Amino acid sequence: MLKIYNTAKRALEDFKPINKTVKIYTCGPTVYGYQHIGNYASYIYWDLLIRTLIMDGYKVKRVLNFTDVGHLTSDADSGEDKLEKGAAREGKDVYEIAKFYGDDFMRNFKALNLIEPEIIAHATDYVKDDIKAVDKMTDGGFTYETSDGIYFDTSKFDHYADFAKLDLSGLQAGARVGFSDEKRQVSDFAVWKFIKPGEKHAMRWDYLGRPGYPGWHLECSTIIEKELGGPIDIHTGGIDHIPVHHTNEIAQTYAMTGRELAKYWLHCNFITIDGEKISKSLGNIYTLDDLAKRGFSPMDFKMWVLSGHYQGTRNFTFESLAGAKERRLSWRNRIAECYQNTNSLNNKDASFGQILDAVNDNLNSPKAFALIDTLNLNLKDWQNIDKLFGLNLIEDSPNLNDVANKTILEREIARQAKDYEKADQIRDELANQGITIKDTATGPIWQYSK
RNA sequence: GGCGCUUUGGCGGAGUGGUUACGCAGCGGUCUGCAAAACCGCGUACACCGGUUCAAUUCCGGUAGGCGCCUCCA
Repeated sequence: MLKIYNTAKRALEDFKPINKTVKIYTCGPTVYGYQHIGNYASYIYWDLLIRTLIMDGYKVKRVLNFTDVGHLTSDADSGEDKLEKGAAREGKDVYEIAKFYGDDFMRNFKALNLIEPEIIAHATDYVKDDIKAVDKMTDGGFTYETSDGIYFDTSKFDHYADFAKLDLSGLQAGARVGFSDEKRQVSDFAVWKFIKPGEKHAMRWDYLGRPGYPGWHLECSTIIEKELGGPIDIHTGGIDHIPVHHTNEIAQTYAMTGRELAKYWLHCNFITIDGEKISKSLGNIYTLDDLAKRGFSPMDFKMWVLSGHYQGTRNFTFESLAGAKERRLSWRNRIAECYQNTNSLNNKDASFGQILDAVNDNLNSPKAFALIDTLNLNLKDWQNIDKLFGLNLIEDSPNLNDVANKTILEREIARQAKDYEKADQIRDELANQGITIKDTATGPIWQYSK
């Protein structure tokens, strides 16, 4: 039985699916630039959720969105758009930019061996649905028009503040000057933005007889209704989405359908790098390619991510990443041990159940990892561990018995004859092939050197 | 100002009202042609103050520190 922490209730709950197929939505990347390791950490956590559900016997249908509609930058009042900015920088049009970074994201997604969602939804494919959604919300009296767009009137939704436990009066007091202009409440947000004459915006759609584009929060509500049909079982995202994005999604879906959006909400915490948030201004952004340049594979990074809990603050350092890498190598060498020890293959009391139990306890992967370290595991266990964590342990640990054993025997004969020069030469040759020979009390064995 | 997270040994990181995981790194030993591995052992970790208790790292209260979001960053 899976237990998960539901942000909506602020409590640990038993997971009970609405229907046989578990419907899941994950807020995806904004495809105007490279995703950094913090972004990928979240997808690794959600991959563990998916894999756990599968191991528990559930069928899963999952949607991941790509935010490829241009949206305004947060730090500029110029109306310049991140996607447009990227396009200008690279001399490409906005659709090429979105395609390029979307492809890069999927390349890394595969390198991390993350299970691909059943549906990847590009926001630009749902603008017609966005427009229908705005109409519906307007019909219900949830919106009002200003000079720059259609806004959601958050005072029309009684439970607006509940999800994030917002103090709306506090928001009011802390609001920045010039922030509210024509908005009725500080918390009101755009569901549709108008493009003013002369304003540059390559992505534009006609609505109400003038050009515009959908508000950022709308795509998630729209895509969920169209592709999954709410209410869905699980909605995932980063903790930064709680106060604004997810709060607004819930409000929109209520305005459109009169019911809740999702039953369980899971949020992962952020990772910091050397104790500080990941940000461009601090210059501490790493991509997976950056890690590869320093000798760490995507799987090493995944190992590091899963050695911590998704709700905890994680601090990334190369020292701790090196520890994770070593731990993974030692696991692979235990698989090598299985290949060389036929007894372990026949071990009938598989221990995997304990590991799955740990993960079913709110995705406690660090606890599961400790069990993996200490339990006596057979090859079947390792296969299940790979299914659960997707660490490619078996794939990266080929059975080298055929290659190694013959050579090892050759070396043993030389050793017995005290021809150490030849024995060492054979050992060096194998070392070049990534195989390390170790002379144990019960005879020589082979291991992976990296 | 509001919301939230967090503080465990060199680095990570679980967990528990009493016997203190686990990994990486380090040190010592056994073994060994050498090397490595393996195995054994070691370091007296639970921010601080107070309370409850026979007993607190674990519960309660407070203090201090760190971090994140509230700005279209997971």
